[in-house]
Amino acid sequence: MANHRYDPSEIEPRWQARWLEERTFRAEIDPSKPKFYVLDMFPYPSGAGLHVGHPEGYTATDIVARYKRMRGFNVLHPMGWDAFGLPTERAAVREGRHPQEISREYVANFRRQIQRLGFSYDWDREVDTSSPDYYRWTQWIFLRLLEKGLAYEAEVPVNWCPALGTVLANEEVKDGVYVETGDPVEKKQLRQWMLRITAYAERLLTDLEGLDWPESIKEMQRHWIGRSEGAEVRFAVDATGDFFDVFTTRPDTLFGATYCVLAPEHPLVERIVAPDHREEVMAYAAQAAKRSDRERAQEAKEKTGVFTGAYAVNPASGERLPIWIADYVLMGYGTGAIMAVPGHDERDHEFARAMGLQIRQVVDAGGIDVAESAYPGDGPHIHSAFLDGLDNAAAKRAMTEWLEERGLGKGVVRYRLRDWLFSRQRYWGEPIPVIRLPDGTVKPAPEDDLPITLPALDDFRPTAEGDPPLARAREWMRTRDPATGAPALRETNTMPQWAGSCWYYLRFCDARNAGAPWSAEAERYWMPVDLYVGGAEHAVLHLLYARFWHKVLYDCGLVHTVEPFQKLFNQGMILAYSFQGAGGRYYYPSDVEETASGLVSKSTGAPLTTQIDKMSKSRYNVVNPDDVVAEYGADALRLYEMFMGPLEAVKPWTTGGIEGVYRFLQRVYRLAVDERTGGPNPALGDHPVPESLDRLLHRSAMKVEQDIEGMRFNTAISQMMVLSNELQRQERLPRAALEVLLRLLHPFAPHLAEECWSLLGHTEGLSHAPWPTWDAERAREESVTFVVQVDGRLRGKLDIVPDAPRDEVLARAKQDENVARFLEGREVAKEVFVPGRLVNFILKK
RNA sequence: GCCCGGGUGGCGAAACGGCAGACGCAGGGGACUUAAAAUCCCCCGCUGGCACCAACCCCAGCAUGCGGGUUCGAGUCCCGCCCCGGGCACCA
Repeated sequence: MANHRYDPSEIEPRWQARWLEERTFRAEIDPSKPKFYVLDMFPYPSGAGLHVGHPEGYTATDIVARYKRMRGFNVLHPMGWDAFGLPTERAAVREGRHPQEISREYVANFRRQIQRLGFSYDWDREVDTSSPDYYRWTQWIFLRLLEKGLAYEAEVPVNWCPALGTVLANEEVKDGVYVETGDPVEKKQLRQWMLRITAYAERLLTDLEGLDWPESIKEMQRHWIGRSEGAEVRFAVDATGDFFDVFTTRPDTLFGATYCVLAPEHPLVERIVAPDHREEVMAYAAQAAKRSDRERAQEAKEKTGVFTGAYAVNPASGERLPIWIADYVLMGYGTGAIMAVPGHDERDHEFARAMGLQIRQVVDAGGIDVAESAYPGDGPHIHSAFLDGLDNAAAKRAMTEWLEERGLGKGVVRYRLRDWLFSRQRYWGEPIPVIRLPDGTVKPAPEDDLPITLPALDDFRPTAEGDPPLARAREWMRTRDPATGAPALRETNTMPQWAGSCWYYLRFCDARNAGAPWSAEAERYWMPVDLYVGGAEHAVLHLLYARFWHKVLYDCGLVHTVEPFQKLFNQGMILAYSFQGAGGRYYYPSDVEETASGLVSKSTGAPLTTQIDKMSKSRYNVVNPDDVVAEYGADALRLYEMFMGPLEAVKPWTTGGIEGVYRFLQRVYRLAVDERTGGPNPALGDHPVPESLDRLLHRSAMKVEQDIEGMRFNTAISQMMVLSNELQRQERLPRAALEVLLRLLHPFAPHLAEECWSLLGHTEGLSHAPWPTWDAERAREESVTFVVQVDGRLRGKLDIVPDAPRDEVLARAKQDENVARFLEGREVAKEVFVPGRLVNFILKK
């Protein structure tokens, strides 16, 4: 009988087609309206397609975008593809096809999946980082970096990944393996393009202050930048005339230094090593050089090192200190040499104990024996000549000053951040736009030549000589120096995947501009991004690189804000239950049944255990958005993803959960439509809105609005559920009341809301309909329940108007039978009254 | 080891320092139906008291990882632990 039931598979494609056709979400510069730029971290289209994690963030931004439009904002809400990258190239090699062809397929599939979810993107601004129209400008920005001296070539120790045949950035390597694939990474000296991100370290650090970002992400960036203040101190090598600088954050403990350590790779090692120690020292250095970072990290527990036989002179005390080499000192940080103060540094302490070196106390540790454990804390200095009695901070200042006066050292600031290794030996990336002359000079490619497009190749592997794949394109490589006409060669390295995403948010401002990356007008109007939503996995990589480029562009006068992303929000990952039998074998959730004795497999009857896991193919627990849309529709998927819990929380997907929101959507549909006839709900009419319902409407509008502003979508939805439950109870349903609900619901479930809205006779869509207004006064409950406590324990309740005066409430509270029982025969010492909330009688003991 | 998050019903979760568990899932009972599905209504933290028994009502006690503290009052604030998740990890 109910043959006109809510059918998302019919409703949703219809509205999506209409939005696309009418370009409902097209954004144009309009100085008369306030702008709002809400951005998703654009996806890297892969062969696996969308998973339910993608729409989580996209739904959140879509809700904000649609809400802001209804509030009269001119909203920029774009989507694009981060399409250059290793996985596509690897798929190309595997399948023997061109990466571009594969990329197009992946993009088409992603676009299709995303469009099925009804997001209000302005598709006229779609970008693809692998398209020449786009990467032309990525190359153009690289030339700006080159101009400013921020891009340079250097022979550097790099992270070389043999499995991939390319180098990787520091940020892409952890524990000696590539973070994406787990392939091991080796140290290798190679000539590479570098970006001088360290020149911006201080600004990248201090400008975090003004950003509305999660504190944890800011903290991770601060840590990655790793600013530390200290001093460089010059140590002479006894009797050889050589000297070396050490970096220390504790110049105040200079009198406590009992030995020095050089990194095994330190250039001085070879010169100062004593003849009778040479063999041992060189063997250790060779051994250290051979070991990968991975091994070094794994063996970090035990300290190793050897004595060089040489001595340094402590510039403060004149004391002779033995010089050791040890791999706990890294060539890549500071000066590659340290003064060791085992009394007040844990690592030095450990080393000193292992090697039987002297430990000296120079800071009063309040009874702690530094022979037992290092004391890195604060305290009055001792055995330290002119520093005696000073605390750490004062002693640091005094020592630094003392060193500077004598030319023995100086105060310096160091960063952990290293320059960004920017070249990759890959095909599927932006060619670095430079040319090489036969004499070895390197020049920028002429701007007129941009884009330097990728040559057609059919083999994307490195050459037999180990050159990058672009070296296979002999013809393509050959070019001329524009100044002299002399022959020159193109650079064969390409940019890393991060390049395109460093500025895509700017391109979105003016995506079809053929003469410039963006116009000043568009940038000035749309920037900065007001809300940026994505996963926390980009905390230091993308977000640090993009901030760096943005600051460079700012210095070039090309953007008007110092930071690109004003507010950042990280959505939590969506996990899923997985099911395992004895022996660890995974079972499909559809094969699982709950019985009295526990979970079992329907097909084999094997007992199963369950746990919450990351979604992965091998665990059989991946939820595909296409399947969900097919069964429940996009609106239900959107709503469920938001209803699961706080956006920032990690939360498990449950199949049962989506049923609930689906029922809610059906209920809303039935408020508008009579399922038996397909006509309007007969209860619906231009009825007056009863007082109590009016209050609920105001309360709901207030709650939903505040929750959207605060990104608390789960509680916004529960309020709409409360409202719809109440509307359903109305025998005479006022059309005005339903329309409030539909407008509140529109950002969350746009297809259903539009459908009902149009069934109510509206010809204008909801996308630009005004957001419901509310009045805090009318949102208040007409009566509230006062809680009556005696000695802090609940003894009764009282329904009175919220603003009831103290005396009246207290008097009525005392009349309550149960309250009276507890007050009987006792003396009240104190009466607590919280207006609109509670009274509490405190009895005399 | 260090730095962030987080521990609340059977489950996902709510809760300006003020009725712990809104909203939803699962479960139980009922209505409608020839029946089922769908829909609608009611119940749903634990323990105990009260009535012949049971249920309801009413009442009390215990409950927000553990132990202390502040407060008239603590899931919420403070101190010390335990467990889970994420990040960093010889950075001088």
